[in-house]
Amino acid sequence: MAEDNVRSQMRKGVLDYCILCILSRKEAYASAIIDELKAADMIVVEGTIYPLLIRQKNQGLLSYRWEESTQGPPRKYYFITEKGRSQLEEMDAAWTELVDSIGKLRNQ
Amino acid sequence: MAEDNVRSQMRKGVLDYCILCILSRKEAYASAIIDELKAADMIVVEGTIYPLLIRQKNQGLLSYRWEESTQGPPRKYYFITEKGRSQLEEMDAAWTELVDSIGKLRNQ
DNA sequence: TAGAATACCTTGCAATACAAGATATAAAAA
DNA sequence: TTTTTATATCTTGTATTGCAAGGTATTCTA
Repeated sequence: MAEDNVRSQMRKGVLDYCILCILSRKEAYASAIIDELKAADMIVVEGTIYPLLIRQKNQGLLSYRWEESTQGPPRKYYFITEKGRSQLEEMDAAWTELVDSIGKLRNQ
Repeated sequence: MAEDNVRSQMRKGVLDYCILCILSRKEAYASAIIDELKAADMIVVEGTIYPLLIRQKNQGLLSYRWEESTQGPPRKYYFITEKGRSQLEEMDAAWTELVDSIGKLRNQ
């Protein structure tokens, strides 16, 4: 297993959380979200992001609006809903607990 | 998505790490590993653990020995290999980086 | 002798992330 | 004008993972 796979395996399961974190501050379109994730050293590709955003939208966590762009095709700006904010709070708690669990396991 | 699913989704990807953490301290058989995970609030079931241990053994990260038990059937004690310890170091680094990335995303 | 407790393992399913490729718009270059 | 480049969106197929459910085997106890 290459080092890359180690990191990519660990990313599984927290991407939903990451998306909600980003959109909790301001609306964004997919490519911009990918750029933000990269800036935080979370490498994610398009084939991962698009289905994920659609899933979260279908769950009512996100909504979106189209906006024209002078740089190319129109952009789909996603923004978080009230339900999404509740979910984010739950995820904050879950993340804290996970970090705590790993801490217990790692340091005896 | 129920609160349980939020936590279970986040657990994905760190179970390999958890197993190596536990076995880095002392050898153990599957049921004992599950008990340790439960003690750290990481709920995992047999159907998850057995295939996972077999995978890690096939990757050369673990090895095992049989030991008779007076309480029932013989136990398969797994222990970490040198390769497993290297892997654990990589996972420590990956975990630290992941926590760091989430921190960046969450706190602006 | 039957049941309970302990331990191992497998099968089939659903969900996730990724690689690869398809489609569409607008600007720039030929 | 036509082609290329850049920017966007999205889909399809695949591998992996974790889980629910069920199956097998050993030892002790009632």
